[in-house]
Amino acid sequence: MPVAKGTALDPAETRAGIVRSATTLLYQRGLAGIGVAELCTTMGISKETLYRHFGSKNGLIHAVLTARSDHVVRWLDDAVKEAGDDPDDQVTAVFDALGRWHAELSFRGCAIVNAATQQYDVEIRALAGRHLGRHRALLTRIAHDAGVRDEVTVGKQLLALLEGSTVLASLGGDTDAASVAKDAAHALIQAGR
Amino acid sequence: MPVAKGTALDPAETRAGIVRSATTLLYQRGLAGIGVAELCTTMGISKETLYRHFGSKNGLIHAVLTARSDHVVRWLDDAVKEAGDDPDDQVTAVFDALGRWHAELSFRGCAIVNAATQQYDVEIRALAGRHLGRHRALLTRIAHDAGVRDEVTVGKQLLALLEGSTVLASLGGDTDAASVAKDAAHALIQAGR
DNA sequence: CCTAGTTGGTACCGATCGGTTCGATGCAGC
DNA sequence: GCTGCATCGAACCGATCGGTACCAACTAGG
Repeated sequence: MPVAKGTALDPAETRAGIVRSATTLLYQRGLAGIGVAELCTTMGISKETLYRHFGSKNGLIHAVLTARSDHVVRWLDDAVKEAGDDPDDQVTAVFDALGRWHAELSFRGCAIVNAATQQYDVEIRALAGRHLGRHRALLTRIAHDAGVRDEVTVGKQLLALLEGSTVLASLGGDTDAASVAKDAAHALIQAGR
Repeated sequence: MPVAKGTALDPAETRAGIVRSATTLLYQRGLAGIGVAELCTTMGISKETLYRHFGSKNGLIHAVLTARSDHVVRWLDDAVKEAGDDPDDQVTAVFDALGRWHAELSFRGCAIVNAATQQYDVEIRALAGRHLGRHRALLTRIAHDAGVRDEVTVGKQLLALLEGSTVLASLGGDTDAASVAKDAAHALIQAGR
């Protein structure tokens, strides 16, 4: 969303708009696949504005990934909440939401995992680790509510299915990866009770 | 392994040596994380030699990834063969080998999946798809031998566990990701019979 | 010993990279 | 209307990028 010349005088809003636009561009093209110049012209802002708000390209990337992690976690949380109180329904909701995401034309895998893979950067890797930890916490909680004996292990297994099916959908061409993972998740919970 | 000045006159051997050295460097630093100049000086070859053998940096990358895919597939096949004829033992062997790989200091995730993530390139993505397909074929065959009803689905599930646990070990800090995935694999096979 | 082929080293090319600076433009509040 | 702040557009910087050209050194085969 380009910002007109002198119309937006709220810096916070400008910053939020940049994060929103840059998220898409960096996701589609990769962190190193688009330069700062093209990034700015496409977003309709000047380089000076970008560097005043984020200090560096890495600063922008960090802001984008942090916001992205919050967004994805909220998205999964909402899907779980809509599913009600039954843990089995919650598992179904998680992997059905995953499947809808995988089916999007613009799907290119998890933006945060991709970022950590693209750029060897301690901060980004730590952010990715926290991101995976947040997913694991949700899945572990669901496993606990489902009454499995070892919810920590089952939580890790569900997370492996979630991330693995995302890789398969992104690179392996498996259009039903999430559905297959969903069945596996239910089977693992059943076996773990 | 640097090649002495005029000692190796076998072009095929030179090429193979370059592929071997470049595999490590590109894996550790990322495809875009090391330039051609540094690549050549570190390997002890000249840029002219590199470009005569591979035509471009992308040509080198393609050669490296192709060889890497063959190497990894052979590595897993050997692990399975050593495990004998019992499919359950073969599953154990696959995920135990995976765990030993995850524990290596230089482990940074699957080089081929990483490459496809780092560089949006149709050829590399296709190569990654074929690579995942080869793994899936092995796991589907094991699932079939294990007597599951739907070996195609179980094969996909085992592959998701394999790739997912690799992501968790690389970015999530899960040192026992492969072990946890191994238990899940056995449970899924048992549930699928 | 001589020729043909392979190599390392180096200088060089244009393009692009991330990042800085400066002047012009326009909105908000006084 | 004036002032201060946020912004755009463009010029500019040094560094690095992938890729090319040329040459001296070397080995293998005749």
